[in-house]
Amino acid sequence: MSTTVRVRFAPSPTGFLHIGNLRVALFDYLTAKTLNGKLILRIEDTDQKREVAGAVDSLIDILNWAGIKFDEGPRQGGNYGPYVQSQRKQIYQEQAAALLKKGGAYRCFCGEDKLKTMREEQQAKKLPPRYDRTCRDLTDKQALKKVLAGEKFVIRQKMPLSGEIIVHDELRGDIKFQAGDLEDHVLIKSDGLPTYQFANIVDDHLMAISHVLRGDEWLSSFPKNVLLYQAFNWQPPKFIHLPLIINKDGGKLSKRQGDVAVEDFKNKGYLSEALINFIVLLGWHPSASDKMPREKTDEILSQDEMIKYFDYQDIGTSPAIFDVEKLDYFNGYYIRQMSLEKLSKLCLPFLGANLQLTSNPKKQAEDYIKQVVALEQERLKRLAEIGELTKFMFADDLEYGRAMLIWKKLDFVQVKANLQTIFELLEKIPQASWQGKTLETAIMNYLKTEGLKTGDYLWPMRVALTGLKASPGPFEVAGVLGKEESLQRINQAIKKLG
RNA sequence: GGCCCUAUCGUCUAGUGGUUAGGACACCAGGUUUUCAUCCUGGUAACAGGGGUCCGAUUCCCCUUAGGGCUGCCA
Repeated sequence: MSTTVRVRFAPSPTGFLHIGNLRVALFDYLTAKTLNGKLILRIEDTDQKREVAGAVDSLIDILNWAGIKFDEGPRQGGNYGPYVQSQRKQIYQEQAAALLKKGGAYRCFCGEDKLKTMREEQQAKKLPPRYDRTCRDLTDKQALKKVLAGEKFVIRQKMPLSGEIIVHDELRGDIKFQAGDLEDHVLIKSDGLPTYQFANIVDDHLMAISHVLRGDEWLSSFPKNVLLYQAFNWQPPKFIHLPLIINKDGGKLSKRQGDVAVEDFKNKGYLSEALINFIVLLGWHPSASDKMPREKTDEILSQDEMIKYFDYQDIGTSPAIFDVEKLDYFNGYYIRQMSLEKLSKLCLPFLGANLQLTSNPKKQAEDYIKQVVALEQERLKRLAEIGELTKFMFADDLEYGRAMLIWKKLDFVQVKANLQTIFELLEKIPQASWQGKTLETAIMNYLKTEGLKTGDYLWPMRVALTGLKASPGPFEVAGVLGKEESLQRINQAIKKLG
């Protein structure tokens, strides 16, 4: 009997989607896709203190942006709902009661203050900080009496006191733990809500999840999780613990060390294709698949290719450092591949300030913007750079020092003469055929027949048109700028030279 | 401190009991070129250390070292 593959992504709505979580979601998605399974979104919002308003919506939106679509979840529903844990309180209560009855858990009346001092004392004595199991041996009668008296309590999982627990991770194989090292951790908090450890396992079972992918920070609670499945007499899913993504210094990728929120990457102008392509390579590589053609040496992967080559068993186990330079490469690549239509639209939000630079309506028109974006397409690494890169195409006056106009060993007089030549050549070109290519042919032909050096003329021309040391070529720029403005800019440069 | 995980170029990684240890990013050099970018060609660069096992270990085992995670009524 083959069981249906069901994979879930279960984030906490604590404000933003962490880049590491995006990778978990991606691997969830790929696992579901490659195994013909379903992808489920479940919101784990059992910690009310950390909850952030609107976080669920932004979470789903950004996941959509990244191209990860769910089969079941809070928005689309499904047969295993509700998909938000705060709406499942009843379920956890019932399951906890059942576990209590089975003897797999017990009520604990020790207050938080008591636990805190207990921990401090243990640490002072260099003992492992652990709950001392005071309430574990309370009889049902004693416990009930306290409940009736209105005492607050939590429900703790009853761990075996000794023995070996062997758990199986799909990537690492068997991992051994001593039961004696395990704590009777809290399943139900005194506010009646479950902890992650409880809700997560209950939901995975009730939602018939077959594969659990999660960060390997969960490895240490893995034996407790397995024990809980055993206590319920449930069949555990397959567990795949993903290695962490770390920063350049080898530490945890946290908010302080730059951007970890997927939103931030989006706002800086990273394309979802690039981000996904980069991130899928953190811990997995297509060359591990025998399905990948041998002649493929690059790492550019479409979503279809990822699905074709992906196998969760090929995921590595060592942590990966997040290297933004490689991300930038992918982003530049995908920007270059993109249609101008699409790119121009994506760039628009980053061009607002430039449009303020001019009062010329022609320069604010959609068509002009598109041509300007085309000028920089092969140079763009992040969409947000488009503003700085294209200022010169919007400004009515350029600011630059006249020394910049000088090419190599030429002097001011020569450069001025050369610019005048260029001016005269351009002046002759009719408005109607004013295009980058035409200009190029005209000027290059002239320089060639006269036996002149291109740099002597083209460098000053380009600087006159852009005011920049580095920019697109003079012909393309002039083509987009139009005859009138091009001539005006060259004239300005000539004046600068005295 | 205890428990657990991890270890191939700077980074992401492929790989095998016998390989010139492969690719990608970055870097360097050259070419194309008016600059920058793109593009093309080439190059530098790695099996953490020590013990085993074995005819032979980067690969298997152990130890050390280093890094990371957990050790919450957070997830």
